[in-house]
Amino acid sequence: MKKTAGSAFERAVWKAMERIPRGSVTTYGDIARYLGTRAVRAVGTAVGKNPYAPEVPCHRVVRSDGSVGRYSGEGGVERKIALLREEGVAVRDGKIVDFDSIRYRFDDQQVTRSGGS
DNA sequence: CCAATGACTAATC
DNA sequence: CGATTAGCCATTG
Repeated sequence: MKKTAGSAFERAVWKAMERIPRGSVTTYGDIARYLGTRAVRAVGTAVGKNPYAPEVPCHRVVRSDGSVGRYSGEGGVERKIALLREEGVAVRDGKIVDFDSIRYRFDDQQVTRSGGS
């Protein structure tokens, strides 16, 4: 397997998605920020080109407003919602329930947190 | 290199 | 809350 697909940017996006823990979701903007870029649009496009779906949790990427967004895989958005529900993510009317609570912000940066707050 | 496109986002009406 | 506008950046023809 593995076959250097897509461009470096796209590969970086797919790699970032693998970081998303099961039962959580993230946004395109967060991924862009994690990659150190503001190309939210480009990130969305790269995720849509994900050739490893659903092996790669591209379905855990949703919009900034909590809506599931789109899904190019089989079954479309409905399939995306089904996958999320199987992972314990509640979805209602096309939106993530408790979105802010389960939203993954790539915050797992070391424990070196200066004591928070 | 220029023009068009897109699994986006935020602001306005 | 829904529809529209404008800004955004990388990929592709």
